[in-house]
Amino acid sequence: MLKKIDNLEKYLRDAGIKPSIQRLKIFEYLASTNSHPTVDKIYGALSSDIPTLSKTTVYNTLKLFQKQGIILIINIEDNETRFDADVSFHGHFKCIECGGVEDFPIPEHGKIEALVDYDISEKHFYIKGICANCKKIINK
Amino acid sequence: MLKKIDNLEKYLRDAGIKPSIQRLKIFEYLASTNSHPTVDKIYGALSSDIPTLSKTTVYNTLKLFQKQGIILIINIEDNETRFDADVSFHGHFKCIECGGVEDFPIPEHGKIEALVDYDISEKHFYIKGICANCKKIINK
DNA sequence: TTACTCTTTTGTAATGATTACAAATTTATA
DNA sequence: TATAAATTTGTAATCATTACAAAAGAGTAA
Repeated sequence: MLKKIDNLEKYLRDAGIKPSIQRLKIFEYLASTNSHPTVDKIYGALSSDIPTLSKTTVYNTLKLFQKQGIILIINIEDNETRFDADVSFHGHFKCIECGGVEDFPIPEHGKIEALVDYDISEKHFYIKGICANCKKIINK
Repeated sequence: MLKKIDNLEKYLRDAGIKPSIQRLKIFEYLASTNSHPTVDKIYGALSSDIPTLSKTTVYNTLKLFQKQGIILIINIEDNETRFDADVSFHGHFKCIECGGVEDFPIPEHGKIEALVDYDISEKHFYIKGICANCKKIINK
């Protein structure tokens, strides 16, 4: 769960990011949804609000956010890159029926023996299958 | 760890795959390496052996293998799709220094409470960081 | 063998996401 | 206000993947 951010400008500044309108809106949108949107979704959601917005800016901004560690890139399908403003360790479930991606908490796990001498910078856990909702629909 | 396959033709047939030369060689190569190669690597590794090999065939074959459940697609970076003939549940570590991807065993973990009503078809766990080897080199 | 059908492979062209790049705009600074 | 630096924008280029149709190969029956 993404913790509530009360001062978004400060949040970006503290991450070393100058808060332009575009950056604020893009992050705000990402933090407001749990849909783990793609670049196209983000662009589509904001382009009426910022009519001059360029898709390149969305790409640039997301890349900057990731470099500064305030978003995660979610690679589940090879043809669909998604983004998440919640950088805490949590799992992602992708439903192969409805295509939705949702979060789930990951049970505590001990140290991974094989990696004790490794530096770890990112951990990702994702599961694919059919969500409870789609199961109900299928079994009708 | 991929279990030893003594009869590859039978292994493919049992998975519902007619064992053509191309399919045999592609699977054989995938099973022989632990480098989790990309399409280009696979194509490059086999094109001297099968001079007429087409990259399209590699794509088609890997897609077929996945549909029949004998390989896993590994999505760690969004610009680099890799493949693994070991379909047992294990983790992947990607070193951001040398670019290599290696396997690691995953500690037992209990049921994931949030997903008890979901059907699970695939589980993926990957970690990014710096491998022990690269750490040594960096600290020289 | 031959004729026929079905499957697989191949090469080329099309697609689509992402990146490169330079001009235009905005922001910061003196 | 003038100037420099950073950011945004639009267009063109790149590159992995897919679509598609022709060619090659395998299987079957006469």
